Formats: sequence, C-alpha cells, structure tokens
Amino acid sequence: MAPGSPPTMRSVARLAGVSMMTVSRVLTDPEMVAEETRGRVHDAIAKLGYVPHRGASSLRSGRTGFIAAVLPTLVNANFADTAHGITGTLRARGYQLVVGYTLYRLDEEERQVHSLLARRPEAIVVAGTVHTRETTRALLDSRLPIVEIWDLPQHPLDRAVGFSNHEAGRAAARFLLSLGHRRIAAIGPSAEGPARDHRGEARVAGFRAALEEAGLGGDVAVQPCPPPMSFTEGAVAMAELLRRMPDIEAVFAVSDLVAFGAMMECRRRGVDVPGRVSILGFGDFELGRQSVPTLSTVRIDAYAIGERAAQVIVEALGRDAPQGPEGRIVDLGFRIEPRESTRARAPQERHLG
Amino acid sequence: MAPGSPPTMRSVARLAGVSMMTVSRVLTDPEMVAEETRGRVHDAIAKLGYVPHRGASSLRSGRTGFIAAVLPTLVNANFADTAHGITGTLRARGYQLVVGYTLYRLDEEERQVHSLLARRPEAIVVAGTVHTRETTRALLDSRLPIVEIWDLPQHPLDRAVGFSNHEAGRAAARFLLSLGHRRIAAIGPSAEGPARDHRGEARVAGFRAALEEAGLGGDVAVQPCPPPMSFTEGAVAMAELLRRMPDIEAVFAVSDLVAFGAMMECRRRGVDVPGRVSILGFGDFELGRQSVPTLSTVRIDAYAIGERAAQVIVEALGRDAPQGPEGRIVDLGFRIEPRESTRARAPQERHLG
DNA sequence: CTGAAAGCGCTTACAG
DNA sequence: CTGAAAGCGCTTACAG
Repeated sequence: MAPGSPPTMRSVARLAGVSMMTVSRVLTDPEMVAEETRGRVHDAIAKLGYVPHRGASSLRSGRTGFIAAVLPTLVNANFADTAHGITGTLRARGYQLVVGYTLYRLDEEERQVHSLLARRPEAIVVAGTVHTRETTRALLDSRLPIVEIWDLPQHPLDRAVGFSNHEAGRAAARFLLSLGHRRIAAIGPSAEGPARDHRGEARVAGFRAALEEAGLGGDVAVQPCPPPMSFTEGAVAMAELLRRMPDIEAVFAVSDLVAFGAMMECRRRGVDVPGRVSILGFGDFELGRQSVPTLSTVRIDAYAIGERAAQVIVEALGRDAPQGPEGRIVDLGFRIEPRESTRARAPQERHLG
Repeated sequence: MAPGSPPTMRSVARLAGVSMMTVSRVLTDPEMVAEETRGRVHDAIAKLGYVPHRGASSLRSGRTGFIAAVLPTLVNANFADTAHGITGTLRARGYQLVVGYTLYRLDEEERQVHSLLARRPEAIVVAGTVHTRETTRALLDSRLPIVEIWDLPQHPLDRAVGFSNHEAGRAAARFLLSLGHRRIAAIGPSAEGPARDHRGEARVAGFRAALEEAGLGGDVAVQPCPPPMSFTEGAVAMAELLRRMPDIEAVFAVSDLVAFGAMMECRRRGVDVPGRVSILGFGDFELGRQSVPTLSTVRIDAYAIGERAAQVIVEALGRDAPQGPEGRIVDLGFRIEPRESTRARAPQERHLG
C-alpha cells in the first residue's frame, strides 16, 4: 500500500494487469467481466485496500447517490424517526443521506439548503412548507425532486408527505370539547424570535379555530415558548397557565414532551391529571405510552413520513413519475389516541353553556 | 437559466466575460479579484442561480469538507446531542457531517465505514471502541484522523474522546452501596444477538466488578434486554426483577430511559420509588430532571463529547497535531448526580453484612 | 470480454 | 490582477 495517498483505480489496474475500465466494470457490473479476470482484480483490490472514490465516479456519471434532508433538529425522537425512515428505504438502493439542521430557523434553513445543494443531491427532503423566498428559489431552480414533509401545503413546491397540522389541532380541540371541557388552553410555540416551529403554530391555530367555532374563543389561553420545546418549557408554561386560569380544565400541548413536562408540573403542585386537568399531547412519543398516567395524544407516524418520502423520491427518480398534481401529496393522517391523561367531566361538573 | 443541466462555472465565466479562474477566485479568495470584476461575476452568479459544484472542487483540491460520523442511532437524545456537538463546531469551519447509523450492529458498522470512506471524509468519528477486524483495518488504512468516542480505549486506533464506561458502572455500584443497599440489581444490554451495546455492557461489567469487590457478587442480578433499550425494555426488565428478587432494594439501569421505564413499572405495581426501591439511571437525559420523582443518574455530557471530538479533529487536521500517545485521549469524565429516585436505607433497615 | 480516448466541473501551479 | 494548460479519479461512449 502506498505510504502517501490512498490507492487509486489506476494502481489496482496496474497490479491486476488490466485497464481501469475493467476494474470499473468489476465494481459496477461484475457479470460483464470474465471470472478469471474478475478474480485478479478482486485480489488487487484486497491487497491494496482500495476504496473506490465515490466523488470522482459521481462527477463523471452525474449520479452522486446523495439525498439531502433538511430537518429542524435531530434531538427530537420524531425527526430522528423520520430520518431513520428515509435511510431505511434509501440505504438498500445505494443512496446516502446528508442531513442539515436548521434549529428551527428559516435563515439557517436557507444556508443549509445552499450548502446541501452544492453537494448535488439527487433529491431533497425538507421539513415544513414555510421557507424564505431565496430558499424557495434555490429549491425550485435546482430542478430536483423536492419533498416537503410534516405538513400538507396547499401548493407544494413539488411533492409533499405528511398530515395537516391545522386539522390535527382542530381535532385536538374537538376531542377535549367532546369530553365536556370548556376552560381549555394550549401550550404552543411562540410566533416571535428567529426560531419558529411553523408546524406547531399551525396546530395551535387549528386548535384555536375549532374553539372559536364552538363559541369559546374568549376562553382560549395560549402559553407560548420558544422552540425547541421540551419538558422544561412544558412545565414552565403549565405553571403559568395554572396561575392565569386557576379553574383550567384541559390543556393541549404541542408535543408529548411538552405535555409530559406539563403533567409533571401538575404532579409537583398536587394538581391531579386527569382528575382536575386533562392533558392531551401530540406526536405519540414512546414516553407517553409508558408514563403514569399514560398520555393521550394525537398519533402521527414519524417513521412512516420518512419511509414514504423516500418512496416518493425513488418513484420521482424513476421514469413513472406522476406529472399532475394528483399523487403528489401524500396525506398520512393522524388519529386521536385517548389514554389516561384525559377524562370526561362528570355530568354535574359540566358547564351550562 | 439553462433549461437542462444546472449552470456551471464556465457559463458564469462566459456571462461575466472573464475566465473560469476568475470566477473560482471570486468564490474562494475574493480579495484577490478587482472589485469591478468581482461585481460582474457576482451579477452573473445571481442571474444564473449558479451553485458551485462542491464535488468537482473537492476532486481537484483534495479537500471534500466532509467529516464522517458513525453512530448507533439518532433516535436517542444522547447520540443526537453528540451529533449536534460535532456539527456546532464544524459548521463554522465549513465542514459538513455525513452520518452513518449502525443500529448497534458491528456488521452494519463495517458497511457504513466502507461507504463513508468512499466519500473521502477528512476525518472520521466513530462511537465505541469495539469494531470488527475489517472495520479496524479499513479505518487504519485510510490514514485519516480517527476519533473514537463514548468510551476510553486502552489503545485508541488514533484518538479518543469520552469517559470510562467501566468506571462509571463501578461508581454507580459504589454509590448504591454507600446508601446502604445490599440487594442490588442492574438492567443492561444483553450480550447476545447481532445488536450489541458494548458501552452499556462495559458499564454493567464495572457495576458487577464493584459489587464483587464488596463481597456481594452472589446478589447481583442482571436483567438483559436487546438494544436499543428504552422505556419498554426498562419496564419489562423491572417487572422480571421484582419477580426474581422480591426484596430488591436498588437498581442501576443502563440509561435514564430504561430507568424511567423501570420507575413507571414500579408505580404501576405500587412499589414506591425511592421508598422501597432506589433507581439510578445513566446519561442525564432531560427527562430525568423533569420526572417525578427526579431521576438520580450518572451524568455525562453528550454534547461536549461531540464538541470535543470536533475540536480534536480540527487540531489533527492542523499542523500542530500531537504525535505521542499523550493528548490523544480526552477523558471527559462523569459524575454521580443524586436526585430523588435514590435514598439511603434507614439504619434499622440495614443488613448486618 | 476488454481497452484507448475524452470529459465530468472544478482548482493547482504557472506565467504574465 | 488575470488567464491558459493540465489534471484530480473516475465513467461514458465507442471500437474491437
């Protein structure tokens, strides 16, 4: 093995006594090469410890084998699940995922999209449907298959895989209303500052809309916290909510992590869940299935979003890509999963309204 | 903009009326180009929506700007934190992280290392110190800076950043012993099957060693579960432990997630924590700081591991790389963090031994 | 079944 | 301050 630079295809060819083309064929289409020749090439590869230079082959072939993904963070089991879902499907087909984190910032998303695009991915997956004008332009100019995930845009840039956050929020509100609750609040992302969770905001907006439809607009309190929201933010927001609305009956939290934090705050204060307050989370994190009480939630399948996005990419990269608007949006839906943290109010407790 | 293929540096040069070299300089060393010329080039870039082709530039310059990381999974806040720690430091220096997941399998690690190496990263970070012979060979043959993280090998392949899992396990045992517990068990990874958590196994081994030093070897029960371990595995293991050792006094769980699952199982069974059983976790996940009761844990700093690994890489890629064995191993240590889930046994409860 | 030539899109190493 | 030539390590497109 050369002491300096790593072995090249040329060095393998030389050692095996064949041309570079033959080495190349052994690597990409072995059947095409005589068995005896193939053996010599394999021996040379092993002897030199040759690792093909994917960047060089990409340059000539025009196929990098990269799929780019732009996600807010991976320190969130939901997005990590989605990333695994993408990888699981793509790995078998020889693609590699390059991920960029935005930390919930659109300006950072723009930067990530730019540096990801410079790697010439064959498709790009991006969380959310809200982007800067420049991000949108860059994405569109790339002429790559684009899959927006985790929400359902009216007009996708290209394709989309997800569910309606707005509808999920509405469903959450209707569920709590159906339990007889009237003093209801939400814990959601603040709509200010550089870090924004637009999908969480959509859920809260849908939640608010449903309560207003029910004539309860005035009673909706939304406790905002800056993304990324987790346990601590949920606990802090719940404390504030209990102060502002001592008679609060139900809370919808923008994620199960936030809901869990809120639930723990209740326990610390001796507020019984679901006896006094019902808490509904979102996302169906494993945590909520194991906690005591178990957490009622809006179930979505984060892994499936990734898996489906990957399938959409494979399809788009194939010849039979759908051209019309149909089939370009995949709605994976959501489902209310009632568990122990929510409970119907007893009839005598119910309000007149 | 060309309808077919994306704009190239050549097309930018043509439009700006300069040579490709000038365009290249505007991109990499703008100071070198006359302001007026630079302006024309920037206009052409904007007009065409030109995105430099990083793969092509890498091929010629020999610098890909990739750093590879091989981690078990990202669906674990600890490893996701480490990934963020690496990115945080590297992003500013223009590096991009390419991650491969092993799903706790050494054969998958081998595959990932191979396909990652084909991307010609400038350095490689790999979780753990146990690798297949072939992985070790490929890593060493690459002559790249290698940083093994999340443990401290006796003889690192190159460099290492982490802490001693074995010592952490011993410290866990000594802590529970110091509280007066004698009927002690551990919940750890099973050492069979294709998926293995070698770092978790090391913690359990250290735990067992400390108990044996204390003459309590006979009392150690280890409840194994296949990785990745989380809430459910912890709950199942705790149920089994309570069946096997009804008089159990303390449990060390290989991670906070497992510990939380165990704690919830205790609550479901009316077993008071820490009243009847003390539970000690590992990893200092945010969950443990918010749960009720809060979870005593062995605190390690996952983000710092990533951050430090990135610094080590930057240093190794620089000229002043340390050559001797000194400075090649960074021990970030750990610390027992007693919280509410562990409690000392009252004197009258204590065993004679 | 195998190979010689050309070129993917940039940057290096010169030269002026 | 700017440019012409060569080449990074492969694969395409031929040819035999």
